[in-house]
Amino acid sequence: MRDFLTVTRALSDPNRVRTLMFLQGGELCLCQIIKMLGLAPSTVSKHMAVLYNARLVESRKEGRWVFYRLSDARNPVIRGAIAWARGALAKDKQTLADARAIKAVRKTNKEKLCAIYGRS
Amino acid sequence: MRDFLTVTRALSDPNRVRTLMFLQGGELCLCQIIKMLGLAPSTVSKHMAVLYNARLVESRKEGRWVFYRLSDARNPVIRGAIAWARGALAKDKQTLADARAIKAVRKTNKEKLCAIYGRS
DNA sequence: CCTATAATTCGTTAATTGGCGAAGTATAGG
DNA sequence: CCTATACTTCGCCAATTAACGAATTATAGG
Repeated sequence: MRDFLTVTRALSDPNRVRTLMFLQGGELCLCQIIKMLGLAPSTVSKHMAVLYNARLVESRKEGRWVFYRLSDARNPVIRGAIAWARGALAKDKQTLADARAIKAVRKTNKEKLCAIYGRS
Repeated sequence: MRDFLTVTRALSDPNRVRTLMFLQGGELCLCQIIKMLGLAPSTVSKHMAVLYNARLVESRKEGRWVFYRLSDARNPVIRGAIAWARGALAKDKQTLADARAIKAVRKTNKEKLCAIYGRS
């Protein structure tokens, strides 16, 4: 029950759900997620900690960057949650818009994107 | 996204999740749910309104009683949510304990159970 | 060692939420 | 109509949470 609620609560915020959805395209470093959500770095960092704690995402550190990716845990609760969310939001307007926007973010040189938490 | 979040938020409270689980055994009137959860009637009523609003449960009125049952909506988002929760909590301790307790509640005469929101 | 950059942690604030009891609504049965 | 019962709505309070900026940690590169 505890673990289940940790997951449902993690899925109860639009910014976290958006992030899960656009992470389907592959891993992203925090500053790219910051760019996508348009929130303060500290806020996004906390959101990612919530998703990480629920085991919905995994992370790896590379130099100064921390990359987040969708969890590939074998745990069926987690897999089920991601599959359910994915199905429920496949045609969601925000999800589709983010899927478009993420392409530009991925193309942008990370140094330029991230410098001073680069806002365009 | 809005509908999705309404569902995840409904699933973010242990008492609501417990209720969804023991409603798998069939419909219950509010006073039976009150008995199971051990909360104030007004609190339980509000919880049921949240589940209803998320379309996770449906209700029917019969005389003074309101019966709630799991939604059988064709909506795949709702069906998916219930199926996922069910799978995730099939072996949950609380869920199993409730499955046992609900039998006694179902057997008890409703008039006696509900009178003055009967606490045993 | 020093600076710049990426991310996290901490402290504060405003908004939301779960809980309760009191009051209100609806229905069954004198 | 009047009372009792089942449920809902309302107003309040305590706890949680999302947001921010400031301060801190960690790493890359002079």
